[in-house]
Amino acid sequence: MKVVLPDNSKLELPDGASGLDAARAIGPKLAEQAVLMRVDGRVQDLRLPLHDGEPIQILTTRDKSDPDALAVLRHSSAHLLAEAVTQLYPGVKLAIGPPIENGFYYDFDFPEPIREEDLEKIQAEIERELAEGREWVRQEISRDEARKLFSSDPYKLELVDTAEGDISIYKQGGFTDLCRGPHLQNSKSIKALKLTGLAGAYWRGDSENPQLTRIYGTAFYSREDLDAYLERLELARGRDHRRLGPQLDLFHMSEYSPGSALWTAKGMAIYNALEDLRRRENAKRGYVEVKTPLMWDVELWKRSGHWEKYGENLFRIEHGESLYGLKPMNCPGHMLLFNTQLRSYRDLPIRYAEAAVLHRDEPTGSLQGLTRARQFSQDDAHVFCTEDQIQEEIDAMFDYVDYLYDTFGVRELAHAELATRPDNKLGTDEQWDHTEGVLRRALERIGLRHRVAEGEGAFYGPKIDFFMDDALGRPWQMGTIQLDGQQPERLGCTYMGSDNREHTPYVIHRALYGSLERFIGILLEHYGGDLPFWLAPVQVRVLPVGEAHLAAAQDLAHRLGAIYRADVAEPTDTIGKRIRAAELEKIPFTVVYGDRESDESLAVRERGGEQSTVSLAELLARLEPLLPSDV
RNA sequence: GCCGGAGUAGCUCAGCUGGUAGAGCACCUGAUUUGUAAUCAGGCGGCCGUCGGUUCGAGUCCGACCUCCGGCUCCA
Repeated sequence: MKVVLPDNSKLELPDGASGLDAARAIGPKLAEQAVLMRVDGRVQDLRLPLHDGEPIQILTTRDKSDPDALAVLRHSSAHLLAEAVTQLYPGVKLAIGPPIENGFYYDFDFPEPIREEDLEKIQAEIERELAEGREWVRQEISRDEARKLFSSDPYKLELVDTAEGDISIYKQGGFTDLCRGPHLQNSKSIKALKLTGLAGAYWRGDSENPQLTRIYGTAFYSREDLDAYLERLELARGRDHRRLGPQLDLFHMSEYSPGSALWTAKGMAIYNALEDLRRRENAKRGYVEVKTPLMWDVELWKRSGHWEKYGENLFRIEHGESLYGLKPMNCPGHMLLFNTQLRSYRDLPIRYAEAAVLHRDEPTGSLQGLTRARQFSQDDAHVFCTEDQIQEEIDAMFDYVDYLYDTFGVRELAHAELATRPDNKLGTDEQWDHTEGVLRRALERIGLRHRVAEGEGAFYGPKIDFFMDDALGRPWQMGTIQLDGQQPERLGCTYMGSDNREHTPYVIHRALYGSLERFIGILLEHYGGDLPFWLAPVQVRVLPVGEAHLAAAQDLAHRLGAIYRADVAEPTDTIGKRIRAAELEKIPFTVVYGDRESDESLAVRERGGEQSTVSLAELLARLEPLLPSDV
């Protein structure tokens, strides 16, 4: 048989030859360094047989940044971890140990709980294995043999019983694991392996199941790569909005109100910049601003359907005989407002916007600064419309998203998820083809990365969720666009159609920033605190060189202050110290004002250190385009 | 909520095996009057997260709770 190499040349091999055989046929060095192969683009263990005509690519230890090559290295590392743990903790039960984004983990059921300090011992045992060297041997066995082999491992047994296809095992040293592979040939390629943490994790990700102990680690083809990774992590920690917020005095947290930020005047400058933009753009795009109560009798939540599904997350307030809940969302309020008049099809669409304070009683363990808060506001809106108007409304929302992502410079952080028709869908396939098509085309039109979550839409309509990654690459749900045919019905929303009959309107729920708090958190991490000029809490700081220049500096700041957020740092410290302070506060522009300065000649310093001498008019001309464009 | 880790001055952190708390920055005062990332000197500042226990004695040991951090679950 013949296989096709990446340069399109053909390699003659005996029938049944494996990837390793192919590598040997090409050269002994390649065979030695080979870690994995791709057959027709799909990863495959080197030990598995090839077939005539298959295009193959052999990955080696030199492909040290290839995600697949790293995954196989880390998968094998997970097996070394499992071997070490079974050595050190007899009686431990093994669950699963896959490679993940930046490393690997293995889930164990320990007879006695282990602690973080135990990791050192385990790490040492792994080092010993690495020094000794390990080879992986693959073997295919029958289901019955597998059951026998793993008879004392309940989790493995469950995996055997639910596995699809043939059962394979991998052996290394004295350790055997049920595993689909692929794996390295041997442990020589693992040049750096580090256990990074310990956590609880539920078996099969279900909180009804027993909790296992998960050990996290990472591994690389070189020591330098590990060091670089750890350094990147450290840098990311410096961008953490929970660190930057208090450091830059934007917001603070108090244990007296977990999950709710205390915003300072500087933080509010950012918050209000978002609010101002939201109001201006909403007005331009035909939204009307409304305001509905924060607190509602729980009867409303029962009627809207939220009580049953999300009642646990509702903050409750007893009031005499009745029970109130702080609103976790604006929808029912907007629907009640809609119902206050008899609506005609001529009134539609009606676009209600409200960025009210919302409360959700999130579990303590899940709170995370501004990104996962108990109190927050969404740039929420509900568009009441007819079926015919859906497409146009959604298109307009996507234009809006497009504008926001450009304005905030976060386009490359964003990606979307389109949730499509579930099994219990309402309506015909043609209708779903239509609505899903509307959303998909809109996504493509604005060129947003997206994936499709098949079957995860609500039964009454598809939805789009917008995500952004934080400094550590963790994705957060930001905005959402959801078509709702259920709540308007439950809350009795109707309008008179041209046919003189009552109809239930569609409601499109939409938040584009998502939570303002979360959005600001992500912005801070994205910019590492160096916010764009128009968002910076202090945009220009004037530094009088000495006492004699204070009045002139104040006058300048006052004039700049008519348009921008400007202040003066009084000469109580040396100029050097005040410049340093301005840099640490990440102020975009500082103007040093002394004997040499006048309106005709200002000493302007940009964040980072670049200096120039310009007139006031030139400075203003330079700042003006830094404000968001008014499309 | 669950597993693991942590909580000392406004901030960043030190405080060995139990003997009664320390530095730098910030802040205040004084001197200095300053030209692009820290002038010098002095001073103020601690319910050592909270409650309980062990002990002659607890920041240190034990327990519970609160909060934070890394995960898991959840996230309308």
